[in-house]
Amino acid sequence: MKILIVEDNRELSETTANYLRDEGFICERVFTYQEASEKVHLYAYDVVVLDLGLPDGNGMNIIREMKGQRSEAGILIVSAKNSLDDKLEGLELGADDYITKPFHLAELNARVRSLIRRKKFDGNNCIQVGDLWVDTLSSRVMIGKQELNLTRKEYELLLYFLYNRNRVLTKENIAEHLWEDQIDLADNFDFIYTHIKNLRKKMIQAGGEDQIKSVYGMGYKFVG
Amino acid sequence: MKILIVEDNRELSETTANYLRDEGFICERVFTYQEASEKVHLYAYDVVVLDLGLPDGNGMNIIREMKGQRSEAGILIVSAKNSLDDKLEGLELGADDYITKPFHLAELNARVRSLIRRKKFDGNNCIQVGDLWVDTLSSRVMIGKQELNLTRKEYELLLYFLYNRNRVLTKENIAEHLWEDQIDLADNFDFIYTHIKNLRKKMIQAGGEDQIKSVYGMGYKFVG
DNA sequence: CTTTAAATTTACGGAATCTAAAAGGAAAGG
DNA sequence: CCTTTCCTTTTAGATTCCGTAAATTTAAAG
Repeated sequence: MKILIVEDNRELSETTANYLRDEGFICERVFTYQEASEKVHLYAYDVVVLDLGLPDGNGMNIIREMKGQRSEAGILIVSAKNSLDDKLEGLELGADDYITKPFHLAELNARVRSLIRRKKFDGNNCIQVGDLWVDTLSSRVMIGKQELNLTRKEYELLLYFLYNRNRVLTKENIAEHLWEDQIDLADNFDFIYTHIKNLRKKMIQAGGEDQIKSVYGMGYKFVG
Repeated sequence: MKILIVEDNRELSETTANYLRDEGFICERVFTYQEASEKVHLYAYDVVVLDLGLPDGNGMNIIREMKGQRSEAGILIVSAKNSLDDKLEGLELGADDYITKPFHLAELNARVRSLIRRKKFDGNNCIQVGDLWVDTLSSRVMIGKQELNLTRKEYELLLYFLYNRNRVLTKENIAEHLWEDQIDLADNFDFIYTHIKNLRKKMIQAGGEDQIKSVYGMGYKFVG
């Protein structure tokens, strides 16, 4: 589960990130409205922990931008105790929950988890990117009306791509993720070529265009 | 991964460097405050292993200088067992970890590695200079709303410039950094011209102005 | 000592060449 | 049937090469 922490106080941000990491989340941090805006446009997160009091722009705009692009991420607002109005406005704009500063890390954690739980029950074990549709419960993959028959490795590969879309994944990244520790990092990763190839073939056959972009010398990137 | 070892005890310094080299790091050594100061100003390191007890100046100043120039390097303090205060002051100034003398090389290695790991995921992985934006986690470069498609070398070159912005980098610096040890320093570095050229072209094409200034007879400087 | 001209060094741009990464096909292993 | 290995071919990128332009130094002349 991936969390974006938007908080200009670096120390607080780091403490929070470390805590949540210990809890098993993958955290990324940004400190400004600019950066946050870039990140939420480019990548997919499960939860965005958003401090409304950013120095270089109104955090509210982040919420607007996320809703504008139909982001699936849950939004947890962090606000100072006195700024009730902001909090309400945020919730109206579509944030999912709020917490006031100062807060206990345990409480933040609890809220993040409850937010994720709620999202899940809301029916979303599905990942949708364009006309690609994956139901992680039944492990079914659709492109438009076409069902894709993927092998286990292909499926895991696709999922890894979807979860990290628009990011360059090196062959090492992929190997580590799909083969965990049973892999010798000194190996050549030729077999990855084959899996990529087969996944591409199946997706194109089912009518999609090739969303797996090769980045020469670096790896692969799923665009969408 | 490049490490600078700041340690006045030559024997210890050499032992340390050799050990870390065996572990796959590229190590440089300096023995005085003066030298260390120059090195950290001129080059980008991933980690600086810093002995606080230098003869010709307080190692603390190195930390200040590094922070002053927004160095991205991780700082690992080495201190004598009794000098608790120094250690604390160092951490306050922004060092990332410490180890007390005498230490086992294996432990130093472990700490260096954990430091690198932390830096990688922890921090914010964005570098923003003007309307140029780089996300090092996904290897993505944007100029305004335009994405830049850089090759591996171009990307590394840009990153090196960004970490050392407003500083003149010689072709030797660049060669050392981008090609590490696999380069013959007696070579001509003509190919660097080409990479600079291509990077410039792509950045200008994407709407930026040329931020890479040539400094005749010296090298290049990224201004911004 | 200053100005000007030639020589030298350094940098730039385009294009050819070389090399290593990636794709494609096929088949062995499990 | 799925995964991995092993080929060959293709291609993107890295490097080299060459002609030219700009900056700097040296040399010569006023």
